[in-house]
Amino acid sequence: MELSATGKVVLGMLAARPRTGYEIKQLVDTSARFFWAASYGQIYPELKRLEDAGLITGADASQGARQRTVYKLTAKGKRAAREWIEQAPQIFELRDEGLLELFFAGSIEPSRSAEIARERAAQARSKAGVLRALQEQLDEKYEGPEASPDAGSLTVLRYGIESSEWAAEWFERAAEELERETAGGANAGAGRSR
Amino acid sequence: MELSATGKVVLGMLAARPRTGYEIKQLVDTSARFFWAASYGQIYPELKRLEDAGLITGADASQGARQRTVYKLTAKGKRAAREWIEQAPQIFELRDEGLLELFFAGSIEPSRSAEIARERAAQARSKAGVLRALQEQLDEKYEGPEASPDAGSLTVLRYGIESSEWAAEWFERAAEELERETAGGANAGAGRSR
DNA sequence: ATCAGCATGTAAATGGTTACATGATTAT
DNA sequence: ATAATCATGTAACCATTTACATGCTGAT
Repeated sequence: MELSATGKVVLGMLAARPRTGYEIKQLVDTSARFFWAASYGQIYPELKRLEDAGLITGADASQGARQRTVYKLTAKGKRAAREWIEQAPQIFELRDEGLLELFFAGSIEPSRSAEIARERAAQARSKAGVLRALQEQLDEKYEGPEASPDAGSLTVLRYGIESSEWAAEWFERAAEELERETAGGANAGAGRSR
Repeated sequence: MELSATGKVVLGMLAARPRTGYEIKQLVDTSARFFWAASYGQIYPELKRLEDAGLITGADASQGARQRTVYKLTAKGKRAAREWIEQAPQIFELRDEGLLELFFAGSIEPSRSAEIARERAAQARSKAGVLRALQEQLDEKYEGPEASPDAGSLTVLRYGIESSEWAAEWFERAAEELERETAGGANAGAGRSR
C-alpha cells in the first residue's frame, strides 16, 4: 500500500482524533499550510480511497439534515501511519518562485536584484508574523491543563517562525550587498560583463 | 500572455545566452534544482509554446546528422521577461515532506520525534555540502577575468548554503530538546495527554 | 566496437488547483 | 431575513513525473 502525500496528510490529521473532511481542510489551512497545502478536490477523494483500502472508516454523524461523516483510523491505518513514520527515506522537493526570480534577475534586469532581495525580506518577515500570531493563539487556547498539540507540531511551527526571521535578516543583508555592487558603477565584485 | 512557472525558467535560462533544450535541462539540474525542478516533459513542449507565442525563436544548429535547435529570446521575449521581473506579486508555495513527517510524528509515534529531527539535521547538512561543492566548482571555473554568473544567482546559491547550515544546527538543537522531553518519563513540557 | 553523453521528443499516469453546485445550520 | 460558516462533492483544467523511443557523436 503506497501512501500518497495527500494520504499522509489525511492519515496524520486523523491520528490525533477522528474528524470530518471539512475539519481536515480547516486544520491544514491553519496549521500545515506554510509547508503543505491540500484542497477539497484532494481531500474528499482521498478519504474515499483510504476507506476503500481499509485504513480509515467513516461513521455517519449527520446533524439533522446536514450530512456529515466523521472518519477515524482503523488498526490497519494506525499500522500504515507508523510504518510511514518509521521508514521515511524522504525525497524532498522545494519550489520557491521568489528564489527563481532573484536567480534570474541578474541576467534580465540586474538593477532590480537588490529590490527583489528586499521584497523577499519583507515577505519572510510577514510570514514570521503570521506564524507568530498563530503560535500565540495556540498558547492562549492551551494555557490550562488541557492536552496541547504535540511536541512535533510545535517544533515545526517554531521552525517556521525562526527560519522566516533568519531569512528576513539574510535577505536584508543580501539586498545591501547587491545595492553596493550595482551602485558602484563598474565591477565591484568578480568580473561582470555587459 | 500569462507565463507559466516553467515558462519563466526557460525564459530566464535563455536570457543569459542562447541554448538548446538539453542545455537548459542540464543547467536546471546543476544550478536551480535545489529550489526548482523541470523535466524534459516540460521543457520541450514549453519551448514550442514559447516559440508559437513569439517570445523565443529556434535556429537550426545541427551537428552533422544530429538534430539540434538553439533557442534565443526575441524582443518580445525580452520584454516579457522584464515584465515578469518587474511585477512579480509572487505567491510562493513550499512543499516539504520532511516537515510533514515531524509535524505528525507526535501523534503517531512520539518517541521517534527526536530521531526525525536528527534526520532532518543530517539532510540539511548534506544539502549544504552539495551546494558548497557546487560553489567551489563555480569559483574555479570563473577565476580569471571571464564573465562569471551574475550576482543574483550567486546570491541564491549562498542562500541555499547558509540556510541549510542554519537549518542543520536548528534541527540538531530541536532534536536534543525533544529527546529531553521524551526521555523525561512524564510531562516535562506543557500538559501532554495519551 | 562499445559506452558515455548529446539531443529531441511523446504518452500515460499522477498530482493538484479552481470553479462550480448544493444545501443545512447558526449567529446577527 | 441575511450572511457566515459548516459540510460534501465533482468536473475541467493545468502541472509534473516517469518511462519510453530514437539516434548521433566522441572518447576509450
